[in-house]
Amino acid sequence: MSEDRCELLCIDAPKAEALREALPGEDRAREFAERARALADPTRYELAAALRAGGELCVCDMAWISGRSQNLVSHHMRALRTGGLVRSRRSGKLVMYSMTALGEALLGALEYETAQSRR
Amino acid sequence: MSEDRCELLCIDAPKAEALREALPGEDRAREFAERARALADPTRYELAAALRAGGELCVCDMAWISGRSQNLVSHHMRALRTGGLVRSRRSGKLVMYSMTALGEALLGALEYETAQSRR
DNA sequence: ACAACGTATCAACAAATGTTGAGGTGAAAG
DNA sequence: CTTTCACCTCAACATTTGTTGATACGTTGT
Repeated sequence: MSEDRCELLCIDAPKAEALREALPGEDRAREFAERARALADPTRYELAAALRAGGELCVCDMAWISGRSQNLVSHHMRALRTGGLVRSRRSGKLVMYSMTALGEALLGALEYETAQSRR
Repeated sequence: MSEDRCELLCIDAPKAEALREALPGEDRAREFAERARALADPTRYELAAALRAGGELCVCDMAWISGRSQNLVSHHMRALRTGGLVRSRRSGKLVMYSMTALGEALLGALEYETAQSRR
């Protein structure tokens, strides 16, 4: 990171200091960014949307529904699971996935209606 | 995309068909994924969090607060703006950024308390 | 024990992304 | 007009990420 900033702050220094102090920690930023990254891919968003609509689905069904390969779905579900948007449960040979409350909240916020939000 | 799926569906075929039909379109999936990608980087999440706390900030202030270079901040603000999470306004030499309602909603959902959401 | 099935993991590759430095706008001050 | 200042854009690089094919794991049934 270089040091080419403006010489004087545009806002008052105390406020700037306060904002600097209130910054989320590095680990906290990474955790939240990971949550966002879980839905940052069209394929993963599609899988998450299908899972929300289906309630609880196995990998094979999601592969069929989304038209993707089984290992790719598994790979993406792992990312969703790591982000805490999805939980998995073993049922015989199948592994059933379902959304967590965090996943539902994130999906809902993502689909925020942008009609009057631009202004 | 290959075709190595399980031979039989685990759920009933009509439900699978319905879920397949209810899938978000490709463009819709890309738009939502772009919104999520806007916060999928720790640096961008940090900048968004600072902006929410500060109300309205110029690039130079955000660079000082976050300790990043000015051009890097500008680059990330563009991503946030493209995703619709942030709006910009010119004020003399300065460009002031502020959060949109979508940005607030996404940040809020990201910071969902995960205490009882894992189950 | 073995085979079959669903799922997870691994290596490998192309594509996208974050970061940096240099240069280019646009607006205000001298 | 020229300079200055804040901001944006561009090329270039290292790193990460999405996708694929092959392979390994775990469970069920024979």
